Amino acid sequence: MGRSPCCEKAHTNKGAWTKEEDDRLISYIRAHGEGCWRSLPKAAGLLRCGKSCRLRWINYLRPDLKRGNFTEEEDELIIKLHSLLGNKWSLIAGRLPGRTDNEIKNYWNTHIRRKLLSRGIDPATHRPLNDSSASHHHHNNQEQQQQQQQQPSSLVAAATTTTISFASSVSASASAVKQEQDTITTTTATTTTTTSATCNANMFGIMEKKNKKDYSKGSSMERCPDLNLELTISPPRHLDEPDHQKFSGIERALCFVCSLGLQNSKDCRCGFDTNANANGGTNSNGTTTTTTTTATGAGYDFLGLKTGSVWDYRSLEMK
DNA sequence: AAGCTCATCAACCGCCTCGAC
DNA sequence: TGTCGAGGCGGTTGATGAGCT
Repeated sequence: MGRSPCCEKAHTNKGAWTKEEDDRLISYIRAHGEGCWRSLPKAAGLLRCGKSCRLRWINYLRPDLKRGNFTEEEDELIIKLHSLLGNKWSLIAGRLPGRTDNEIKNYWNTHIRRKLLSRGIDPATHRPLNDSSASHHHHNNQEQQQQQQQQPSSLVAAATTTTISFASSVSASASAVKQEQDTITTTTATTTTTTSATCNANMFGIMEKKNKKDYSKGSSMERCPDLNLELTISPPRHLDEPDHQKFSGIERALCFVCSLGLQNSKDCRCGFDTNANANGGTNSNGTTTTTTTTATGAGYDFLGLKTGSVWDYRSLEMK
């Protein structure tokens, strides 16, 4: 019992799209919008499979696509996102405005893989190629997590913490912030060479439901074994951890609106005060901390990338 | 100039998930 | 609760062009 074909294959064109087909598809979508891909070909007078139309539109014809070479910043962002998400190309694409999953996937396979290899980094694990521990890292995962948890609180206190909050799914056209807001909390230990990221349940705000399932299976654990992706539900850290009270005002989670740099918006849910939260501060140890918000101005995003501008909210839109 | 190899990327295929019924 | 259809995703393929011999 095979699956019924998605379209009538006998009367559909395959292969490269012609200019005329492109024009037909563009004009149809301009007139009627996206949606119902199965019936679109017939309605648009195209001898194509609905999936093919969708792919052509998403990967090539969409007006908001950014054409041209990837920038160095995009490269680094892709690498970081890949280390976090693995081959979740659509999720990675969701963080890169104007780029498609297919484009990023191709770019990864043709450029970035080689780039990482030339740096001596395994593109699959993001670990040094000669890192013998990488192969059995998976087995030592629990042990490592325990070690991380046993870190002295002084080390934790010296860590630079980034807390960013954003909606899991935001319509590019909608100005209203969704009820559901998710929080990503990444903690980068500044006193060690390793980076540990503590991601609470809201980590999955950048993932769709099905990917939560994938990650619960541990696929990401194998790729990024130093990431603790276990699901936990807890109050905001600055509320229940003494160490973090020292950073109150710096570490507080930003609502999605504030993360876009719109602190004074009526949609703000966190009451972020720009004046009280300058970009950075000094903790009790005298260590300078950097507030890695996405407010306007230079800063660092939750991936540790330098940002000079407001997040493009389109990048947060899930496809 | 011809032939070959390699890189690139658009497009396809099959599977999965989700919502409707 | 199970089935079905549609949309979406990731892996793979194949056409094309560039570079080299």
